[in-house]
Amino acid sequence: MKNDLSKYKKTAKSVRKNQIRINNERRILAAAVKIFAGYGYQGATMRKIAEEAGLPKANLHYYFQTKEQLYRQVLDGIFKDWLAAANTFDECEEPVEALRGYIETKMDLSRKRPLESRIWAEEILRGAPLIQDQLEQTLAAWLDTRVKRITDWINKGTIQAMNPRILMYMIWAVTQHFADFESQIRALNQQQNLSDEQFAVAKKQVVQTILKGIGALD
Amino acid sequence: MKNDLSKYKKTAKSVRKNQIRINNERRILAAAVKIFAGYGYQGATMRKIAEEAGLPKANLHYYFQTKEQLYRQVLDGIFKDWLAAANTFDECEEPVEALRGYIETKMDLSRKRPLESRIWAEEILRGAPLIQDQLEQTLAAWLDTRVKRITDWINKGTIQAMNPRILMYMIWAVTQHFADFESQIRALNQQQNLSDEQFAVAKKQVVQTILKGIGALD
DNA sequence: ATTAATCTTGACCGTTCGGTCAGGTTTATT
DNA sequence: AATAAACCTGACCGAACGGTCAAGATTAAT
Repeated sequence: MKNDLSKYKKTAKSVRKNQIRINNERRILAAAVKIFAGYGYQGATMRKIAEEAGLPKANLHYYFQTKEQLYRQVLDGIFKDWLAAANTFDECEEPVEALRGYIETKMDLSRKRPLESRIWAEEILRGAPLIQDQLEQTLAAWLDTRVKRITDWINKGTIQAMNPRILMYMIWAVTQHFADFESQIRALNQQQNLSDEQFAVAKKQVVQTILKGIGALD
Repeated sequence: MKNDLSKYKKTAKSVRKNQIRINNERRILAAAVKIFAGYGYQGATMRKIAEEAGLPKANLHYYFQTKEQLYRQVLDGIFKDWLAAANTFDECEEPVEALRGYIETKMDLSRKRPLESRIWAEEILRGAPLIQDQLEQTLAAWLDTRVKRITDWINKGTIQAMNPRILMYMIWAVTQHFADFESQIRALNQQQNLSDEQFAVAKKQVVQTILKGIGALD
C-alpha cells in the first residue's frame, strides 16, 4: 500500500513527516477549505480543489485517498478551533468576564475564519452525517462542563435563573451568524462587508445584549 | 413551445390552471423541499425528487424545465413566508409587543417549517447566488422600514440606544438556529429533538433574553 | 364522435464526477 | 554510485448527473 505510514518508524529522522508531504498537505487543505466553503461538500469537486492548490488532480489522491477523507480532515481542524475558543470561558471566575471573553472570541473567530464556520454550518445543516459521533461524544461532554459552571453561577445568584444550554445555543447562533450569513448581511449593508468599525460595534452590542439579557449587567 | 401558458387565456374555464397541473406541481414542490433541504442544491438530484414525488423523472421536466427553475420556485415560496412573519411586528405599537410577537412568530416558523429554513440558510451560505437581487432590493427595503420603527422607539427612550440592524440580525440568528442547527441540538439533547415543552422554554428564554437585553423589560 | 391539447414515460445523450494506474521523476539512504 | 523510497501526473474508467425526445395515453373542447 503506497500510503502505509509504518515506514516512518524505520529511522529517527523520518519520525516527522517529510517536508514535501507537510507542504503539500497544507496546500491541499487550504485549498479544500476555500472550495468546500464556497460550494459545499457536494458542489466542491476534486478538480476545483486541485486547481486552487495548483496541483494535478491525481496528486490530491496521493495525499488524501478520497474526497471524504480530505473533507474529514478539514472538519477535524475546524472542530479543534471550536473547542479551543472556550479557553477564556474556562479561565475566568466571574460570569461577566467568562461569557464576555467567550462571546468575543467566537465573534473574532467568525470574523477571521468565516470559511471554516460555513463548512461547519453546512455539515450541521445536512444532518451532521460525518460528525454525529463527535457531537454526541466530545461536544456533548464539552457542553456539560460549561453548563455546570453556568448552573453554579445561577445557584450563587450571580445571574438569573435560566436554561444554560439555551444560553449557549443563543451565543453560538448569534456569533456564527456573522460568518454564516455574511452574504446576507453584505446585501443589507450597501453590498459592502461590515467594516472593522461596524464589526466592532456589532461585537459590543452582542456582548451587551446577551449579558444584560441574562441579568449579569446593570 | 410545450409549456407556453398563453393557452390559458383562450377560455374562461382555463383561466385557472388545470387541476392535474395544480396537483402535480404541488407534489413536486413538496418533494423538492424535502430533498433540497436534506441534500442541498448540488446534492439534490432530479432522480431523488422524482422518487420522493412518486413520478418519473421526465415528468418533472414537463412541469419545471430545469432543476434551477424548480429550486427558484421553492426559494420564492420561502421568501414570502419570511416577509409575512413580520405582520405582528408591524401591527403592534409598543416595542415589547412588537418584538415579542415577531420573535415568537419566527420561532414558530423554525419549529413548524425547519426544512424551508435550512434551504434558505444553505442558499445564503453559498453566497446567495440566486437571490442576491431579492436580498438587495426587497429584503433591504423591508429591513429599512423596520429599522425606522426601532429608531423611533430609541428616540422616544422606550428602549436603549443601539444599532437596530444588529438587533434584527441577532433575532434572525437565534430564531433560525433552532431550525438550521437542529441536528446539533439533537445530538446535545440525548439524541432527541427538543420536545414541545423544551421548545416552549427555549422560546420564552429567547424572548426574555433579547427584550431584557435591549432594555425593554425590567 | 372527432379533434386538439395536455399529460406521461422509457430510452437515450453528452458531460462531469470521484477515483485508478502505469510509468516516469525526484529525493533520501547507504 | 547504486538502490530504494517517495512523489508526480496524463490518460483513462464506470457511474451518475441534468436534460431531451418521440411516441403513446389521457383529458378537454367542439
